[in-house]
Amino acid sequence: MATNPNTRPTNDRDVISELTTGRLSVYLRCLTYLESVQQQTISSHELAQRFHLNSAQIRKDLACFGEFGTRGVGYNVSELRQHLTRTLGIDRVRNVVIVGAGNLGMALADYRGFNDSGFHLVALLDVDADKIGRESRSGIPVLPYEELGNLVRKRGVEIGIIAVSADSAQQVYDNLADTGVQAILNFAPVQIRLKPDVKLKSVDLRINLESLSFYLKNVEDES
Amino acid sequence: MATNPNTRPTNDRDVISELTTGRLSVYLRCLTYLESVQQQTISSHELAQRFHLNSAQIRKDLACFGEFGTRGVGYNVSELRQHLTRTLGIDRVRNVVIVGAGNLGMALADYRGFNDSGFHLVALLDVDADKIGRESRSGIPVLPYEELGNLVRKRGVEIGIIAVSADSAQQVYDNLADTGVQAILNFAPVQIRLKPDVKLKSVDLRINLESLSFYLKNVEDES
DNA sequence: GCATGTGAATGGATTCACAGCT
DNA sequence: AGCTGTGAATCCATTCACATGC
Repeated sequence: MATNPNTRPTNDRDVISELTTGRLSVYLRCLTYLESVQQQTISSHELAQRFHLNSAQIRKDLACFGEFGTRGVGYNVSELRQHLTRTLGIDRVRNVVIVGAGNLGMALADYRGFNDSGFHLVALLDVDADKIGRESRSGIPVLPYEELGNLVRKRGVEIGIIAVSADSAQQVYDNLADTGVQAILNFAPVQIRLKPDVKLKSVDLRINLESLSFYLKNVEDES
Repeated sequence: MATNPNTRPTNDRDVISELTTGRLSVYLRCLTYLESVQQQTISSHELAQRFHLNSAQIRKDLACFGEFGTRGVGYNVSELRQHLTRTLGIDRVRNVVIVGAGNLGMALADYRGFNDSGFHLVALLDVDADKIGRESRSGIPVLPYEELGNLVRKRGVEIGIIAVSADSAQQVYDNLADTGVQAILNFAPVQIRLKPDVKLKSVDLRINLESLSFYLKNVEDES
């Protein structure tokens, strides 16, 4: 499911797991910090300690994209940061739209990480006439859902975020896909039927609470 | 990191991975739906199709906790639902508190899944005098952060949610842990230094966007 | 000497395939 | 006949350990 199953890794390094890219994001954030405090180099070992990871894993993760370290020294912080930025494709800005201007949509609209280096949030969309015309605290406008097609075409939206109820999520996914959005982040707790070449990532917030509950239950059961 | 490393699985079935429990949550939601439409039984195969999973995996997941199916028939929907509810420890209500009444905290406060069967959100806490005394759209009050200790003790709070900035997250984690909260969900993008026996789950929303960006970049690079 | 990059070894999770029950 | 429960096989991720280069 990670990549289109009938596209066999053509030029060989297509096969980078989401676990790896997730960690790359984490390293990147760390490198940005290190750069801000003027640290010049960092070793895989030092990085590993910060994240309770194994240093070999970090080296493997980084080695997927070429050799960046210097033996005996480590990695150059700004060089590596730049490289990861390019690798993750956030060396240029991608436009984002959020569908659903309810509580969650509004909160995400003002969430720093979603409107920051690499991403630009163009608008919220909603079908509810009461919401249209308002804006989020940080000034993202709420536009009519019918504008979706226009917006995507004219503003070059590349990423859609689904923040509507479970009922409407499939519909929104299909509409986003039809207008040409190829990457979608879904917060509705439903299984979406996928279209080819339209990447979906789903985030299920409730699962996290239930996982904590499971932990607590087991603690209790030990007494 | 998943479980405390120096607690070796004492009575043997401590070893259920988060991947498994995550799927249990998903099955549970599905079963709740099936019960609402009065479906009596379901087979692992049918469940598997709904989630694009392998049916053996579902059987394995369920078999961790005993034998619930009937060979030749499948699983009884309400029986299995009840069972999963108990397994996940949400057959009783757990009190929850959110620290940080910014955009994210407020949105989470009104998020259905967080104040629904199995969980009860007691309050939001914040240090900002302007926010104290307000309430979320659905009526969750914002109380002074100093109330944390009292609240946890008097109301029996079991789960804390960190929705503050990265700077303060460690502090909040420590305070929550000190007052006796044993399960914490963190939305701040920092590595938290853990205390023994205090479970932490972190959700990093930005990683998801970056992962989509990585996907898009690779699509581009193929042309 | 020190830290990277990487094949080999390990450890987990998923899938296969079938025995066993209804 | 149909579907569960599960050992065996496979697949993937992580870790070890060392050869390589600064």
